[in-house]
Amino acid sequence: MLTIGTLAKKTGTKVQTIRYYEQIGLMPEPGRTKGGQRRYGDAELDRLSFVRHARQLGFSLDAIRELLDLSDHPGKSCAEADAIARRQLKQVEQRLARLEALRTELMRMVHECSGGQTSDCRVLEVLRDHTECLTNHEEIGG
Amino acid sequence: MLTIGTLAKKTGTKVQTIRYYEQIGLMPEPGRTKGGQRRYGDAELDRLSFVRHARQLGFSLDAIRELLDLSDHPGKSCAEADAIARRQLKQVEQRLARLEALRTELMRMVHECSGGQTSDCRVLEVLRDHTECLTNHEEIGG
DNA sequence: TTACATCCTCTAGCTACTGTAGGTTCAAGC
DNA sequence: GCTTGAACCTACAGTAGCTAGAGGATGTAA
Repeated sequence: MLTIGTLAKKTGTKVQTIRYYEQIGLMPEPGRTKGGQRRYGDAELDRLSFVRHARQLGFSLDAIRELLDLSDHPGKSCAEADAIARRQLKQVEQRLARLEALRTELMRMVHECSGGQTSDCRVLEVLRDHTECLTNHEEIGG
Repeated sequence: MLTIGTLAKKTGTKVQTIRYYEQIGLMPEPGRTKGGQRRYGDAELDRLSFVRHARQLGFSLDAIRELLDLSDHPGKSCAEADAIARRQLKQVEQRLARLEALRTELMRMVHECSGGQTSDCRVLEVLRDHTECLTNHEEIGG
């Protein structure tokens, strides 16, 4: 039986995060000691490892909820899990494309900066005038 | 003189976002009609365009605050603006590297999925066992 | 004057946590 | 058995950067 602190260490999670996962129903309510402290077994360790790994791969908590559900039903078709992963891959690829465009623009800004006064600063100038941009970067975030 | 709605349209911003920017001090408090409605001029239009463009390039609101301050003082050295842009470029490059690693892993997951039952699903299997991963993806987010 | 689109403030919600306050429990050592 | 101190508990607030809604006021055109 593991305390919440030990489980946290084993999975590279903060204690508060584990409690948060329990609160939103991603982790089950574990057993408790007489004094009310949580105690975890191997099933919970596996489940939390799964969650953290999926988070590292950028899956949202909602997507992870679906994946956990699929994982809990070994007879179900694999197609859904595959679809979720493909969706995630697509998102990653879109973000990659956007970030690459941003990198291009930022490099251009930085390389054109001559180091004088802000009145001649290319960085500020480019920010002031979107029409100077070579790439489209309409959506915010990335 | 522009209403907040017109300003929003011209800059591709939501009305609420403009009010939010005012609230956090990124946009100045504009003049008002007798009835209390906000009215904007060209200076505000320029400023908001600057902000939105910088946001599109991924700058944080704090970074934008600094850039606006530099922009307001044309005599200052350009070095600071340059440093902010370089910092942003570095962040973008780090995120690119992370996303590329994620893409590799996700592609592997997806390509190995044979489409059977979840009990044999490679997607779920990889998520269950981090040691199968070819890349390190320790930090969460990206 | 009447519609009605747009504006106002205020508050709450989103994701995915993280931090803090103030108090309790556990386990080890004596 | 007692003490100590780390780890635990709940509850709430805060983070970034918005976004949405309620409930009411204003502006403008017909």
